[in-house]
Amino acid sequence: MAEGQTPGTAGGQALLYLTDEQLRQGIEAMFFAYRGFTADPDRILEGMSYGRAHHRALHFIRCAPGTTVNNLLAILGVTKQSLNRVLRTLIEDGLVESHVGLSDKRERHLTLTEAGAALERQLSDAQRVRMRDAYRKAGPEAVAGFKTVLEAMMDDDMRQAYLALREGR
Amino acid sequence: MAEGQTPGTAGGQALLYLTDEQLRQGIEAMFFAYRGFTADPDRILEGMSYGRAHHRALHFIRCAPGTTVNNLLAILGVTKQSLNRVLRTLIEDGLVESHVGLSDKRERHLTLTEAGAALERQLSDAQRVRMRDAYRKAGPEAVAGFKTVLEAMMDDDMRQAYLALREGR
DNA sequence: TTGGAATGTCAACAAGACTGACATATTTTC
DNA sequence: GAAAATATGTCAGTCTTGTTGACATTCCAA
Repeated sequence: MAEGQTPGTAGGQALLYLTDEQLRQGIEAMFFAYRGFTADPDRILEGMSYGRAHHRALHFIRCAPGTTVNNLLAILGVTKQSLNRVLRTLIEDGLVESHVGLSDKRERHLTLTEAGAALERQLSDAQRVRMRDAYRKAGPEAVAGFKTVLEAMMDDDMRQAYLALREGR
Repeated sequence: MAEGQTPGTAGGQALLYLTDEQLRQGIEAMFFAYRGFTADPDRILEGMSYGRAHHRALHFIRCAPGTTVNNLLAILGVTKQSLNRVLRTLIEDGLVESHVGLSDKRERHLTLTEAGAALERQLSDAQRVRMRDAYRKAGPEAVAGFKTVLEAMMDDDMRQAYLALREGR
């Protein structure tokens, strides 16, 4: 993995997109784009006593209503202590409801209340506006490529979680 | 911005990629992919007394050797106090050098030392391995689309910073 | 010479992640 | 039925990385 390497020149051409400089560009694009990606919901949340972690919890509870704490833990990739702090405030504030499981009473099933769904909608609307504008500017073929690369960039277990969510719709 | 809306049906078809569900999928893809994106350098850094903030500083100093603190501040989008803490440890540990400016002696120009360049290389190699694999799996057209969408997703000032970096190569 | 810009530093604080230890209820397994 | 494993919650402490506010220093420029 030497600096300035030009991989794949054996094929002749068309692998220019794999040069170190091109890859660096992609790395920087991810960095700057992720900032934009989170900026709008962050702006809404500042001033409320919530942060990005609350947004994520709301998002995935909305996606999979009735999901268990353990499942959410796996999707978010944080510790239960960390998630618990977030969930506790959301439940106290009446944005999320926690119900004891029917078949397995150890489990808690999480759902959004009206108020929780309203906040989630506000946040995801803001985020979608930016995504929609970006998608519209870029066009459908670029969007397809965008998703292909992102999916290839995920860890295996995260890709499984991602694909599982898609199936659930 | 109602839930379940199907935008752009006026055109007839081909705007399916702009539905709320498609946009949600993109949002989740960004979330999961960013985790993968940062996972490898994070693994290297844990155990050292450094974190993601140090990685970012090293990355952009390598990109633009001799850059000033203020310039770095603008690129990273943090406060000078936050950056200063990171830079101080990097300078103390001999990974970064800070030189008083020649024309303007208020400015500090930042460069990597040998050791700093070595760590930067180690981190960016790890990150590039994942990017390269993803790019290779996805193919050149997908990569082009990927970059187009990411660029469209940035805030205006971040896009300018991103494009300025590209020109500098 | 004075005002403003660039930088650095101190102190305090908050979000959000972590670990480790422990409690409780419930289910599963032997 | 007892023991082990599972799901969850909680307490306490730590770390990284961000924030604000205040203040000092150095230097350029009007």
